[in-house]
Amino acid sequence: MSALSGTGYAVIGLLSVRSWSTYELAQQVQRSLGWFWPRTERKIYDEARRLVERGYASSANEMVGRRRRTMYSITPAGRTALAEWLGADSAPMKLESEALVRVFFADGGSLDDLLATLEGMRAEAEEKLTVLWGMAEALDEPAYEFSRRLQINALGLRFQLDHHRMVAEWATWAYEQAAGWNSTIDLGGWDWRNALRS
Amino acid sequence: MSALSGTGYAVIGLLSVRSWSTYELAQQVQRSLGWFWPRTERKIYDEARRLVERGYASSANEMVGRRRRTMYSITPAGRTALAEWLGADSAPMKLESEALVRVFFADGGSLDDLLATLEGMRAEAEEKLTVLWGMAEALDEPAYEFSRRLQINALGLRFQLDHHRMVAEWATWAYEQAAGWNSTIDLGGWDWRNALRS
DNA sequence: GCTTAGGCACTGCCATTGGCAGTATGTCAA
DNA sequence: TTGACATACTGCCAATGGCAGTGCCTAAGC
Repeated sequence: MSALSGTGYAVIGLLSVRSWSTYELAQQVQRSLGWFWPRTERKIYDEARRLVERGYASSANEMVGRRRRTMYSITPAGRTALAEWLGADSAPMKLESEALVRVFFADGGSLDDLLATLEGMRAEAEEKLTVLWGMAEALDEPAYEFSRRLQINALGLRFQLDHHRMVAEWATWAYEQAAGWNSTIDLGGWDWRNALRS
Repeated sequence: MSALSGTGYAVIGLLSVRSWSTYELAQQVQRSLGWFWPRTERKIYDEARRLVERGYASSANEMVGRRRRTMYSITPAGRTALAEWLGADSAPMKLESEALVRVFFADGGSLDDLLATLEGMRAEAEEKLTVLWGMAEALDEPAYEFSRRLQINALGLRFQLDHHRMVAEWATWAYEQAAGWNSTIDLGGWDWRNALRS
């Protein structure tokens, strides 16, 4: 009887769009939700079964040759639960970056290591941006599966574009700053006060 | 003999600055590292003990009245391990936002709910910015405990400022867009293509 | 017609994490 | 001297991450 987890509602949300097999759900959680709600595929299988237990989804076995697969669909109770959840307060946003930990403790290592970490961050952000641009273009295709939801998706897509653009710009800036230092301890006369300005 | 977790290295990093009691470590993980490496206080107690097991830290029992506390210090092996880790590749950055999940599935709920979610995101980002500005000012105080590390900290602080500023700006923009819609399904003639530009 | 690479459709397992609750002592101010 | 709040942890359990393993299906290439 305990409340559903955020992941539970995320799965209901996907089911509100259409019915999916668990495998498809797991894929979709990686591909679309993964950008702002990263969860391992593994757990989606458990979560979907839980939704059925609580009456928010129904499952049906299909056969593909001799192989069974489970298709999940949302129930009216599921739709109500989703709508209610959409009106609730959200948990604070979380950011997790091993690279930023390395930047934070950079004075325990070499300047080259710091520069490599910063360059890695820039490259990662650029890669993500390339993928996002591809997604933005795909929205234009009329055959796009979620055309009904395409417009609202633009909000989230824009968030991701802004986010990764910001990371890429910060990393480029930080690299330039650090490149002028003598070491991670002796930063020359670097003007950190100016770095925090606007 | 298995490798240390990222959290393990984060704790070694803190110990590289000075010695701490476990309670202080746990606090510090919340206050400073928490911005980009959020972990519950609880686990820090276990993690510190693990560092001792592996020889990266040493512990000493002190007495405050009749109450015992454990102080942890870094060992030379710990310093070496930290320096090595600083040269390794970082795991990809992760972002987790329940609010963005609600935006993504907003068409299952009311427009008011979407607007409330967006306003919540803006307010949260503004609050974080206020705290960060306070931290930036504290850097100016000459008595600042980490004055040796203050300069390098400016890089990370700048990241956080940029990040939360971006969130606040996006949320404000998204609110304005959504405020003009008729519902979460009927967006009027909203130009989503333009929303993805620049 | 046969092989094989890659996608589909899961399940098991276990270490790590999150999060809450609980215990007990220390300190400072009213 | 009585709270209130800070210090200093420990226990417990559900949720999560991540990897490995099983087996079937399909399409391409020889």
